[in-house]
Amino acid sequence: METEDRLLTPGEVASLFRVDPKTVTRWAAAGRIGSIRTPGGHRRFRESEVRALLEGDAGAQATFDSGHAQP
Amino acid sequence: METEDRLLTPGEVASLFRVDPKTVTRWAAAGRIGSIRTPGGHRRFRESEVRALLEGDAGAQATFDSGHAQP
DNA sequence: ATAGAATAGGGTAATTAGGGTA
DNA sequence: CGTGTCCTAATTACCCTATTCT
Repeated sequence: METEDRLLTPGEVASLFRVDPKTVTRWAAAGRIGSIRTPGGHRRFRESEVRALLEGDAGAQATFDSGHAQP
Repeated sequence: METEDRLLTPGEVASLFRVDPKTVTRWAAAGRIGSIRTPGGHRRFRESEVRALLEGDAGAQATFDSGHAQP
């Protein structure tokens, strides 16, 4: 239970995903990622959510056994 | 131990390996290489992992002999 | 209040995903 | 079985200016 609701800027999220800040804005506009709007209209993103999205299957090092067994 | 290594685009990885970006996509789809998906569906690859793969036999890291198991 | 950096918004090229084929 | 090339659709990157944030 992390109560850490640290907010990240579009530029931060963009650097994490290796994309353009505009792309992050587009994700928020499309509802693909939760966003908080500042009274001025700028967006902020929850670090926990961003980290969850970054946890793709990059760490999954396929336990590739010699699965060539043919029944 | 969690290092924030940079992410590479399919085109970058393809240039490093001198293959087609489509081939890199196939590697990711087959689980031969870890991949992170953007909310839009595009893939990003960890530079550290790619560099480790680029080491080839030089490092003989023997993560696992992928595939050709001897009969 | 002023300055500098970052962000929002729209529009257009380049890259990528996916399937099917050689 | 793995890789390269064909196609279409979707996503992303870079161009601009005005507004907002520090």
